[in-house]
Amino acid sequence: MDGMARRGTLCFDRGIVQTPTFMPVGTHGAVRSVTPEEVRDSGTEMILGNTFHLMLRPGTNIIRQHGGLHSFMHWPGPILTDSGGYQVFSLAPWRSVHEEGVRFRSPLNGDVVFLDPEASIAAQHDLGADVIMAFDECTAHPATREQARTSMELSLRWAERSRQAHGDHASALFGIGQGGMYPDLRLECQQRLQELGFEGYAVGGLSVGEPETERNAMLEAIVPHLPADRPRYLMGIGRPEDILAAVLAGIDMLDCVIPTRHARNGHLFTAQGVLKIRNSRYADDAEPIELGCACYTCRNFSRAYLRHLDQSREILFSRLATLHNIYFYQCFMEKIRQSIEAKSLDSFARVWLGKYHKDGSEA
RNA sequence: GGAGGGGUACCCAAGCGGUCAACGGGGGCAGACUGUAAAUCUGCUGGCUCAGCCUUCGUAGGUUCGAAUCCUACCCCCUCCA
Repeated sequence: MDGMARRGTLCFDRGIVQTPTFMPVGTHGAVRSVTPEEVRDSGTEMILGNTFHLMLRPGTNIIRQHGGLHSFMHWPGPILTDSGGYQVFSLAPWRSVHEEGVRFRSPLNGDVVFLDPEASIAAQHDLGADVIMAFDECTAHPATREQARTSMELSLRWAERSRQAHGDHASALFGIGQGGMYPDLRLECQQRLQELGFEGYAVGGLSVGEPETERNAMLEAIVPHLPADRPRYLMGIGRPEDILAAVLAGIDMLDCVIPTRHARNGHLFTAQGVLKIRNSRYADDAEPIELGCACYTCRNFSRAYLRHLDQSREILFSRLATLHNIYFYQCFMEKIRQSIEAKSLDSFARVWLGKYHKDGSEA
């Protein structure tokens, strides 16, 4: 029994994506520190870009003039762009939410930037992404039932406006479900999004501070009720163990900054857990990050050298660490896909988690 | 030889009679990070039988209820003049 896990493919003009898929995040039109070829070599098939940040700089009009985001950043594969809804959450101190849309103070120069569903969709059309997201409000945690409801209703109205603004544009538009930690709100939100009709459905507003067990319980409760014939995208998640739980709940697509950000912050993923390369125990360690890993970093460099690079603040560290982490993630996804095909994801998960959590973060 | 400046914890560097085990950096150590304002942020960083005690501010004495802070001698370092 593999829970609700699904094995599938997403077909785009720019390529086919095997699901469940993990999309590294390239907020500013770049997966930090690595080249598109390197991203591709890690096994990545699809990446994420960010509408809000690309609007501020360089401006989506400029990207459109350069033939769209794919050509601008030299990534030929499928791209999904986030609508800016997450920035409503992450840039909360610099924004005010209104029925019309959200008024931001640009973190770059203090300029007032107004983002609403129409502007977000237009910007995403400019970017030319293969999958674009409805503009939503990522509900903060904790939220009272009333707050969650109000926020969800607003996101639903914005979802409808996004749908309208999108028209019959060639790209795929995904709706985003909210509802805080209230399963009935979540289910209602999903239902109403389906009535609006989207090419795919995302679960948003998770991994914003709620306990892991609650999050996973929520996924198990709501994901099975998403349309079976449409991709299901869990936004912003996560750690490997979170991904496993999500896939078991029936998720097809995920994205997260963790592999790239954690790489730059010295957290390297291995089958035995997270290896914190900054820890002094690795100062003299001649082994690669993970024995048997086929990534460029592990084939050529020792933990001691990587630790030295990090301590010396060498830019090379970011690159090598990122290369390893995204490779680790994509290998992990491949194993998940193979396990689903073999109908053995459940046992794979058990064995894998046993090793991963064996003795803390020791690797 | 003469004149002046300075020696503070791993390093740099504040402090200039009590509120100083000693500001602030750096370094070191540990932790965090989930639709990226993040190559970022947070904590710790003399010792211990730890809500207290012990030993620290070049060295040795001294003044004082009390000193890293004042006095004396000595040892080093730097600058300028011969």
